[in-house]
Amino acid sequence: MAGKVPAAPKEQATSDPEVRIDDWREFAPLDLPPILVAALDNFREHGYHGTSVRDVARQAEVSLPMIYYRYGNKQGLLVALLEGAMGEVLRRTRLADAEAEGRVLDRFAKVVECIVLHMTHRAATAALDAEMRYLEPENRKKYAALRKEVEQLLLETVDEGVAQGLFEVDRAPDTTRALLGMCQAVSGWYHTDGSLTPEDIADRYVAIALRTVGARVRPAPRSRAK
Amino acid sequence: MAGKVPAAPKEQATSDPEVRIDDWREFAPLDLPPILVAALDNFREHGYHGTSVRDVARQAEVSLPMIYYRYGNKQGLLVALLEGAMGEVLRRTRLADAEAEGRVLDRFAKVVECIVLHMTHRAATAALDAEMRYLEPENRKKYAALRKEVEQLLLETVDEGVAQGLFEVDRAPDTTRALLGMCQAVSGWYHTDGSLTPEDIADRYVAIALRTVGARVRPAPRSRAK
DNA sequence: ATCAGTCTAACGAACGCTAAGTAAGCCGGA
DNA sequence: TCCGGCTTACTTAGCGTTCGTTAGACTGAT
Repeated sequence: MAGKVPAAPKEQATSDPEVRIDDWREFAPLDLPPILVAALDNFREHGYHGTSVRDVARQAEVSLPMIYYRYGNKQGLLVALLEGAMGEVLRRTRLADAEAEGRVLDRFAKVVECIVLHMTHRAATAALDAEMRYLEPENRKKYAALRKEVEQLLLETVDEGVAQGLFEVDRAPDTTRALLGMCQAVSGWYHTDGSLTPEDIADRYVAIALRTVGARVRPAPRSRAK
Repeated sequence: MAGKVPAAPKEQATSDPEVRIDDWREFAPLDLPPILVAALDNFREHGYHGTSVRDVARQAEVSLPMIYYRYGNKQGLLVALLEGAMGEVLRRTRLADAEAEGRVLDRFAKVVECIVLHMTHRAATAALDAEMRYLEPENRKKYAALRKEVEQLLLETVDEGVAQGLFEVDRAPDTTRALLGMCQAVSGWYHTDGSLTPEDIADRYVAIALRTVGARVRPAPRSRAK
């Protein structure tokens, strides 16, 4: 039932094997092959099931079988987009976390900032997260695992903060989920031509998140000059 | 393009003209006609575009044209479910708000509690909110207006709280949106057989929300005995 | 005689996917 | 230097199925 890619040609599931990230705050324009750009546009506007492979082919200006040649089947398009995006945010989040060098308040603030930056700079792919439920079980499991890693990372910082008496939180797992929920929602309403930059929004959400965990002190001001 | 219901027979868009609500904390089992139950199940599991009218007919054990007779077209099913649900939560939220008789902290706490209770007791319909984007422009506008009313109500209480020096919030509209985002997310993970009751979850989220708006004092304990 | 409620049957269009073929490049051996 | 075979990239044409929707006939109560 699941389509199998006969030869798995040049371009893999993810847009590139892996895009190098030097600075987790720096977002180069998303560089996706035309087919995935078209798929992203269509999935975002009409959803997975509302999009036909023919629509994607037409917009990408390739023949219909070309898509099957490269991605195996329709599901392959979604997998490529979803895993690409979640992989990127996970790598970024780890960098952000590491940068804080163990200072808990900083860790928390940077991880939240990083996540919100992703939800804005990468709003298109981030919004696709809702289409996760259309992944076939196997693909979904892999995606959910990536996602869980991000959640786990945030939860750790909350737990640490509570343990050190810096945060005041009733139930860390619930609070963490609530935080992720509110961050995720950003990708739904953010659009580029608004007056707020991603950095503005990230700042505000860090402040909101700090309150949510009952942080008693603010973290050291960011060294971002820009 | 928009289907029109030729005669608009017995059962209207909403499950019933309006279900009477006495206590906003009391949730009778959702009483939907079989067709809408089937539509709800399918929309929830496969999404709007992933659901065929035939699937709905089969599960509801009615003939295919029966659905067109009662709801005009596929879109009519979504409209009925969405407007029914949002109408209910709006009416409940107003009751909750009124019950606080102007005490700001109480207003805020009760409105949040009410919204979270909706996200759990009515998780199935609440989760359908994401399918809003598949509404045709006209239907969408109507739905968005209802939704906005709920947001407005919450925003008012936040504004009031800030004005009275009870809350500490950077930007009330952003914070309100963040709060709604985190409440909405509940409908995604809540399921009935979990260990937490809707009331438990609502309590926790009220606590989280109070922190998020930097409330200095807790509201008077609820008079709910149960 | 009317009419709301319900059915069977089917319309045309679109769907996901694939078989089969082709043109162009690469490669090691003669 | 050329050749035969293999691989990669991409096409045309169409398979079988399902889609949303409707025409039109029937039925039982008023």
